[in-house]
Amino acid sequence: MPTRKLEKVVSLKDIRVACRECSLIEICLPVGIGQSDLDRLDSIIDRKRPLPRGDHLFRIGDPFQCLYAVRSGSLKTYATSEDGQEQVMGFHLPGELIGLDAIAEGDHPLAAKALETTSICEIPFHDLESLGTQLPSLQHQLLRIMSKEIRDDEHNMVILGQKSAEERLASFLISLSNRFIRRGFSAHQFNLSMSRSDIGNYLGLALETVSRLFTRFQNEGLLRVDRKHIELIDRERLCVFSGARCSHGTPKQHSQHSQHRPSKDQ
Amino acid sequence: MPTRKLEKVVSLKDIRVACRECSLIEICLPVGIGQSDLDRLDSIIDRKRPLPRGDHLFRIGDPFQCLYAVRSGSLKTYATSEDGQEQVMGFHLPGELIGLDAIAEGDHPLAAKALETTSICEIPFHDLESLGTQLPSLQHQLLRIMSKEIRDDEHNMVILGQKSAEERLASFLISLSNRFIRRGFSAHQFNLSMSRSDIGNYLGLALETVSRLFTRFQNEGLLRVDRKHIELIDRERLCVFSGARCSHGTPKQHSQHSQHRPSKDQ
DNA sequence: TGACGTCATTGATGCAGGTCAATTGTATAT
DNA sequence: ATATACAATTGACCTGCATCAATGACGTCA
Repeated sequence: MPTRKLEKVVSLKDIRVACRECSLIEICLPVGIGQSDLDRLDSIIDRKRPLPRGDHLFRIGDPFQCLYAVRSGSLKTYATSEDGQEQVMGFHLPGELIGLDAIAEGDHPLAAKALETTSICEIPFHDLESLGTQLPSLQHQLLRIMSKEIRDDEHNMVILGQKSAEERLASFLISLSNRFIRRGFSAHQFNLSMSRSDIGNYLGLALETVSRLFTRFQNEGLLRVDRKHIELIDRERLCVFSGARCSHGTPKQHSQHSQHRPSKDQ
Repeated sequence: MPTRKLEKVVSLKDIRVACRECSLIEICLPVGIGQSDLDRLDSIIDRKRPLPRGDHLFRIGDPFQCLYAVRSGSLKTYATSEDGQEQVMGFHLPGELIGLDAIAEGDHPLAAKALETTSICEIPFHDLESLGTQLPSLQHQLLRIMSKEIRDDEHNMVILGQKSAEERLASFLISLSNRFIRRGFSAHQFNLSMSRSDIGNYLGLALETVSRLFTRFQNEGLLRVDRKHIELIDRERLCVFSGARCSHGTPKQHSQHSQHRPSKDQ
């Protein structure tokens, strides 16, 4: 639940919002779907009532029937190892598709749980697929989205594989910020809907480490933390801390390539 | 280059092997493609001459034109961070598809380099996609394969996120062994085509750690190592060490949960 | 308003595994 | 054979982060 830049009130009443009117359409299906086709897509989509915080959208091993698109709120997906402890695999914001990993085997390898009150579009996969055979551009979009997912997962592997705790948390915050931007929310202020423990788990860190880093970042003037609320004060420098080209994001394109050594410009 | 169980000689001469005659077809495209459709698929596939060890199939940023299927040999894919160091993202065996992460953005986010002499099927994506619009089962397969890739990446995140060095290497070996089994190779003996450094990088470990673990595993009678050659002596126990339900693979299901503390049984 | 549970913060301590370094083994070229 | 280059092993040391533990802050319910 980031702070809204524009007031886009989502009434809990009008569950029935057509895809063509949905403000998330360009995130959901970035390009290539015509208006008339959009109506056909809309016709197969089911919009359920909002999921309260803590409820599961699906659990591990549930049979795969539908893909889900987040309309508002947020969720986490997680696996559990045999000894019962969970591994958070991702956080999912409005406009994102969940369940792509279930297509292959016919059941969900992960569980999805609402981190706050969350509304969802339910997309029966069978219908989507047969609609896809009629609409090549939809089919193409689907492949693109899955490809993007793979790319994102690879990015996460880099973070888990070779970044320090500091770099991980910085990357995480920048990444969140970037995703909020795309959704029209503020890049510099947002609320974390997940706990420190979830963040730590997701980043492969202990929750204490996450907490310590937040205070460290705050002391260094990079951001301000108040409980769940985060304000990025020096996004620039946080990027440097994350040890990555923070490509997309705030419109600041001083063409500053050619200086890959961070060169402590702090 | 695992040791062959069945003698399936692949002559370097007959580059032209139809999909329908390819022994990898059930790995490449597990189910659902009819014989006649297979010929149509075959017609768009290009088979180049083998790639020598060390050569790149593609590099980071190369424009995306084709997917690639490994026919023989093996490759690694890797990213490089701004400071030039590489992160190995995966190792790719015969029957596996490479390049799925490039569909979304139109360029390859990773580089792919042959670990040994390797032959490849080149599949122009544009052709594949338009063939897909005519063959729903092909389309479906493509989605399944991508979904599987996502699931595998998630599995890797678990490994990098919360497993110990020992568990990581054990998981890696078991996973390799499982993949060899599917390809008709020996489950208990194989050659690693990648260096210790590649393995370490892939698993988020220092190469020294990998080396130490190999000797430790050997001392504990789990396996035998000779340079690149690995012989799994006690696959059973290696599974336990990996701390995971080693589902697919050799049939063994002692249900021994409830002892998550390693309890130094060494 | 107080009691309780959950989440977050902060401190103290220990260890797994990274880093540095030296040595050996293997492969290629000369 | 010898030289060169690189891959792998092994040892010694050190540090980043996990772990354990105590305390504080907040929300909820009676």
